[in-house]
Amino acid sequence: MITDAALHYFYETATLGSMRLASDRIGVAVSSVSRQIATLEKDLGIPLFERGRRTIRLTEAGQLTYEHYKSQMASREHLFAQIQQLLEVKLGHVEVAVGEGFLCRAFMQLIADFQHRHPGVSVTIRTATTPDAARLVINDEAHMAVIFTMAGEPRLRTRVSMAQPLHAVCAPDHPAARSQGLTLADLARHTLCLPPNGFRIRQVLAAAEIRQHLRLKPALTTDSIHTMRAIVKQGESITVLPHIAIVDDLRAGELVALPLIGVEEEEERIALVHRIGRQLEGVPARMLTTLQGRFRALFELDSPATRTG
Amino acid sequence: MITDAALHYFYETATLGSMRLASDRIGVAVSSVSRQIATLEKDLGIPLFERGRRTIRLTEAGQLTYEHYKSQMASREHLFAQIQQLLEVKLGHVEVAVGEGFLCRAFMQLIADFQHRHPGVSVTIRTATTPDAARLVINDEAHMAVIFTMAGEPRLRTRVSMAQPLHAVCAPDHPAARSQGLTLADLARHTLCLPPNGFRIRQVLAAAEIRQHLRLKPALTTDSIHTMRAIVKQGESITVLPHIAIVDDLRAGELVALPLIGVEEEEERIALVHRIGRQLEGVPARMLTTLQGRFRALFELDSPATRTG
DNA sequence: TAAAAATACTCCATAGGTATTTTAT
DNA sequence: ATAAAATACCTATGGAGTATTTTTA
Repeated sequence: MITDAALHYFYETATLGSMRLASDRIGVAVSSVSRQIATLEKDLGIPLFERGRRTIRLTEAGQLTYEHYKSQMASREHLFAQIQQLLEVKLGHVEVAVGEGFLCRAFMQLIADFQHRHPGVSVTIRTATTPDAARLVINDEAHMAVIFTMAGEPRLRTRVSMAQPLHAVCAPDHPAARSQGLTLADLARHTLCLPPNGFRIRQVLAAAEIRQHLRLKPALTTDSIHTMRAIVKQGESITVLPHIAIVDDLRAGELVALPLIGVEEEEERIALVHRIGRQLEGVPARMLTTLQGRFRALFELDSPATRTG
Repeated sequence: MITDAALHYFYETATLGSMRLASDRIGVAVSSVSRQIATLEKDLGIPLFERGRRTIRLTEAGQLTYEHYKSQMASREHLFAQIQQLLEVKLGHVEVAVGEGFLCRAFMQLIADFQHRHPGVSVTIRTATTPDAARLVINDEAHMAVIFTMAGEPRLRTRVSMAQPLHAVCAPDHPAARSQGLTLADLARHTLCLPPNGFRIRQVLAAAEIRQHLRLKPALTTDSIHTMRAIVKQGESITVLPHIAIVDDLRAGELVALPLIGVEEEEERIALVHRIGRQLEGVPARMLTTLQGRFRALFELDSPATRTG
């Protein structure tokens, strides 16, 4: 067995030029140095020093071994440096899953700030439906997620949550824009643009549809929140989205949000979650803390929830 | 202290996915694996596995350490491969010092053959005066040398030697070319081209000069055997060289060699030497054996020592 | 002859084994 | 409840120290 200590003793001996000096430097008896080098040579099957002389001298194999040990040490130092950076949150990686249109401007600003405070840290943001994002977190493919709360999922721990109502959304000049709210029946009468069935938005609507024996038939289905907003801005269609997904459009007066009458009891909550039992450290821990601390500020209903524009 | 075994146990555990499997593979109890990994984590100051789960998973630090160990092992394998090549004389280096014009065609052919038989082996040939070449060998700056024998040097061991008389050398149309030999007095009367004082050739001549109360005054002094031969071929000058340095010229009829009368008792010997007490291995050992075996063939007086052409 | 390295012998630190407890699924 | 990992305790291997011999310059 070629041990680290043997290589170390050999290295010091080769560097200092004698076993005596090496033993002084290492703080070990010369006999140990001699024995370790002897076993090292036996294990390698080749002499490392030219014996039979006062002043030791490396053989070819000795030179190769010497270089090998130097590179080993360099590699080890590099590892230590990297670990030090991990400990100082200067290096690392975090994967955050974000569900259904929660990737608002404020959120992206937070990520940018985080990266600015921690240069060298890489961040991956994956957008997915709420169920997919939950799966990513449960499978440890993402450290955490910002998604709608999922009542029936015991493997997720919610760190912070807040109300995030769904609204019917239309253009300011849409006929429905002047109403005080829309029922499911109202929705069914308009041209609809909705996300696909996997989306939590559709799951919430589906529950209400079943209760009210109605069936919504979207004219356009897309998994792109951006597309939904763009379609609705053209004036023809109505969609259903959480407040945060359209907060910028509401401020700019480009869209109007109307309460969904009859789906109120399903009031949705947006939550920061991670897998239960997984203790995050380093960069992911820092990211979790940061998100938790700024969560309310990020997703606050900082403008009236109802008709705006 | 971060031991190799700890890294090994950690590596197998990470590769196989559990300490149990790793302990089976390594042939050691699980408790040892657990303990080694625990101490490794303590020494590094950072967890390598995410604990608190059935199936182990590497942390960031764990991934870095994993890569580190892989590269360590690759480097070690490389070292072993190199050492194996050394043992098989497929890799290595040898430095040979060659004195005063012994770098004949046959010698260079031998080196070329050697390198062809041992691809990957590097050979350095240094030409020097006999005293300088001896110094290189004594200081272990060259593994061996082909030089004139040096009686007063106990640190050199002669492996093989043979007579290598010095001749007066001139062009075939030189006035002295028809004589049966030249005395020192004859030499002194001609235009001479000789090596500098450091050369053994000059030392031999100097001894005779002192005995005979003569003083040779070379018209041209050069440390280049090649230059000496070229000058002499122009017809004006005479030089003094060992037989081997001009063997090709004698065969080609471009030069004539004449016995040196009155310096006979100084008959010179060419020798293959190495430092006493230095045991050569691998490539140098192989080179020594090769040179020793072919020495006589290399430097044989395969053409008449006297007048030729 | 002196200095360095190798060897012989003893001791102890620590790695490994067995048994048990803890923990996550 | 089960399987994996951590912990406790004991044993034994092997590395380090002291003393001595060998070897080179």
